Amino acid sequence: MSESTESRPTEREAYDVFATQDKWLPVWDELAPFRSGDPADPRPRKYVLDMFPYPSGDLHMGHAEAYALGDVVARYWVLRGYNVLHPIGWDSFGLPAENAAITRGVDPVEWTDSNIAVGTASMRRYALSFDWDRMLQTSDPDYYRWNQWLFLRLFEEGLAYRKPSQVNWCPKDQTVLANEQVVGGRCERCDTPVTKKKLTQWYFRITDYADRLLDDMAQLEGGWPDKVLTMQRNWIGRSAGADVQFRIEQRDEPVTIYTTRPDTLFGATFFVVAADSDLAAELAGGASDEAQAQFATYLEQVRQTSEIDRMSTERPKTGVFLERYAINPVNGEALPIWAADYVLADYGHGAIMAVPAHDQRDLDFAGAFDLPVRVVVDTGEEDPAVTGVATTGDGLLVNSGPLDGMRKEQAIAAIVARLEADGLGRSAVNYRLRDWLISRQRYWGTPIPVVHCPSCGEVPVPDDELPVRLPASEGLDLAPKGRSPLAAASDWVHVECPRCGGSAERDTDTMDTFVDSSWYYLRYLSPDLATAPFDVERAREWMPVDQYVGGVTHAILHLLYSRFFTKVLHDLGYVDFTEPFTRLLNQGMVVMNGSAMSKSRGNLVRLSDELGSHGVDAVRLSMVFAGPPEDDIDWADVSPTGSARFLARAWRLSGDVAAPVGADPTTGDAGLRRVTHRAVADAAAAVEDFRFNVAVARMMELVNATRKAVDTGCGPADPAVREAVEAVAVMLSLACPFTAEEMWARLGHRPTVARAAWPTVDPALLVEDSVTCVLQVAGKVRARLDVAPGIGEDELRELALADPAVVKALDGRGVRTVVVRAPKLVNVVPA
RNA sequence: GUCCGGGUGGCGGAAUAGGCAGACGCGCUAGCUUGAGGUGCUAGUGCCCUUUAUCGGGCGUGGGGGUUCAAGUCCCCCCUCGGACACCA
Repeated sequence: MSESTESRPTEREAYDVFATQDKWLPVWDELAPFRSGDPADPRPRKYVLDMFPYPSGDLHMGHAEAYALGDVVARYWVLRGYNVLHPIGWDSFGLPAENAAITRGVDPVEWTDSNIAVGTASMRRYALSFDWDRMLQTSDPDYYRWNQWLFLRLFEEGLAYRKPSQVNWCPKDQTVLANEQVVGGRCERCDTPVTKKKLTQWYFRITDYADRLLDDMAQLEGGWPDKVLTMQRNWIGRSAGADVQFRIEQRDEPVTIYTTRPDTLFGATFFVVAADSDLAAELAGGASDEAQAQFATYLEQVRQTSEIDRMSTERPKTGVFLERYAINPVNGEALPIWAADYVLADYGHGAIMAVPAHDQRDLDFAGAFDLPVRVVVDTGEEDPAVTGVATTGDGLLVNSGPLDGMRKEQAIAAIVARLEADGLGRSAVNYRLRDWLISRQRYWGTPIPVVHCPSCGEVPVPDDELPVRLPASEGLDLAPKGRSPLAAASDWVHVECPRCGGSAERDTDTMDTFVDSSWYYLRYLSPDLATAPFDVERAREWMPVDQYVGGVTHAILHLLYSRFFTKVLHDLGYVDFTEPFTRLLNQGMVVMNGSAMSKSRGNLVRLSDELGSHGVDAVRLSMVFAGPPEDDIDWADVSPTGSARFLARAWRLSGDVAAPVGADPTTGDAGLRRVTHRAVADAAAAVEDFRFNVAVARMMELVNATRKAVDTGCGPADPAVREAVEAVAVMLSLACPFTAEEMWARLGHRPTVARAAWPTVDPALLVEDSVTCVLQVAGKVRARLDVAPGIGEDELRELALADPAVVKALDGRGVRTVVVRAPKLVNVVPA
């Protein structure tokens, strides 16, 4: 092969991608251009954050995309003269390590550490601009001790508490799941249908922050994708309505219901309680034996129903009559009380008034059990009892006593005022958001720093005894069996009560790993600090994060929890801001032939293979150029060889430059200079707007124009060529650091291009010396004219009307109007 | 069902503020280079009609209507694809 190369002396110099990679990596290690720790650094600060990965071993295509995009942003701000903090770490607690331990008997610590070593090496090879000095991992006791410390602060504030409740249970993983981790009725992690189980668990009181989590989104408007804000809003699900008290026959205490439509109170024809609520059981207790038996059967049936079946839309309404009656407070009517599973025990008060005419679910239920339907809002639509479609719009109140003739909003205000005056109700707000369940019955997580003492109850572990370290996994059976494996480490479990000194037991649950990731961005600021989770002063300097980059998969969970933690820390006085992430970019996924890559589907593309055949820069460039960053990339549609071809073309230019270093560009070819400065300005605007693919297109245009200038224009010795190629090198360094560095060196500069300055744009060169003016007749382009950019309207009108093509298109017709938009366009409208 | 996004060549995608639709790239075609292949270089490439090329003309951003001198862009209706939520009273 080398023989044939020698036999062809005309062969152009070949760009050796892999030699270039080997050449520059050690140089960068030496220079550490992205170290950001110097407090005396006078540059303005920017915090660019990539979501940290789970250490699953080698990086995959998804990582390659996400980190390539984040790197463009981070490197761009460095070139713009900012002191950029761009850290990375490892979200290293979680199930895969534990599963590896169970199936292969390896120590989770060793498994995790070796994966981190592989992953870190892989990131370095991928030339990411991280500040390696700040790397952290959440499974490190020096990290998780601060999870425990933060837990204790929440505990002190009453924001961490334990309660028994029906929880989501994954029968396969044998652990509880937060609501957020149940996706379509299945375990987010293993896809097993989720069941319910009654357990006493730790919660964080995130519902206390529901309003602020909602209202503070105003700060994020414009900085976060609307889609994510909408998803968070829906998740929190604030609804405004009223609580209304109903007296129950043969019961002393009234029952409160929640409704968003108190205006329809006169339309209530029955009453429903959640079948699995305590209230249902109690009410059933007062019914006949037959009804009690029916209720018991029904309740059993409801408990058997899986989450997935529950969620099926087409499911017919079911329920049983409890032979009891609730009294409508506004008209004294006795409403039959039913138990049904379409009413949820843990939303509102677990009981509702049913207004079938104006609520579809109530109407469906009424239809199934032949219950009456009474219209109380005349919307002009057909009778719901006939159509089977509930009317929910605005209209005039009827059959509603004092409310008759009012419109919806007016009626709501009137009835709420009246209920309040009578002490029977008040306006109320409800949320879909539930408290955050953080207990997990697993080994590989942060131990909850609480001791259970028979005489003192829940006793927090004192701060100076942190961290509560995980016991060694050796000798423990980690296989899931419904309670934490930690419970089997009896030496570890049995401790003295920190308060009374009596014998007590540690809490054996570990924390949800989302706790770890809710504040890691703060730990990066002072990763080695031994006295606090983070340095308050550093946080004042660097936070909030200017740019967060990560997958939309975390649109709800991680971002909501991080926002919650930030607000708690704010209230405790540790930070002076209320939102952690100012701007958010959600990149899409990398798929193959239209579907997510997976081994079983057989469409897995290995990153290491792609890097091996095309080189790091070509893969990174392909990721950045493929399309808008938030869209999915189908790897089948991208051409890494095309990227490699472009890089070789750019690289070749750096060998053609004949003007010396420092040659005065202002003496160079004005045409090429205009192209250069236009490209630099456009690329900058595109990067700042996340239109990275467009920025790359501008770089390609500049390369093409420079090639042309060298070959058939001003020639290689023109200083404008040097200016252009230097601009290419600097801009290219955002996505293709190896090629850019090599070009920079061939241009006669010292490393590293990563710390060069983004080229300064001369505004004078952004003004074209002539503009193509489009001449239209009746809106159709008939001619083009080169005109001076400053041409006057009148002059341009004259020119246009005199143009032969315009005259021809007018075809003798007169002119009605002429629209002149100098210097770009003239539209002649014929009579 | 509800709420969000989308629909532009063979493909990925461009298109400040309503002003040349299809930048840039992939692919493809032809030519040069090559022993051959790839690479590289040059030219072409929305569709249709017309013409020996030329010159020219028409149509075109999911469909239909509207506003405007001018619409991918604004308004109304419809179709369609994707995502999120999914009995939250």
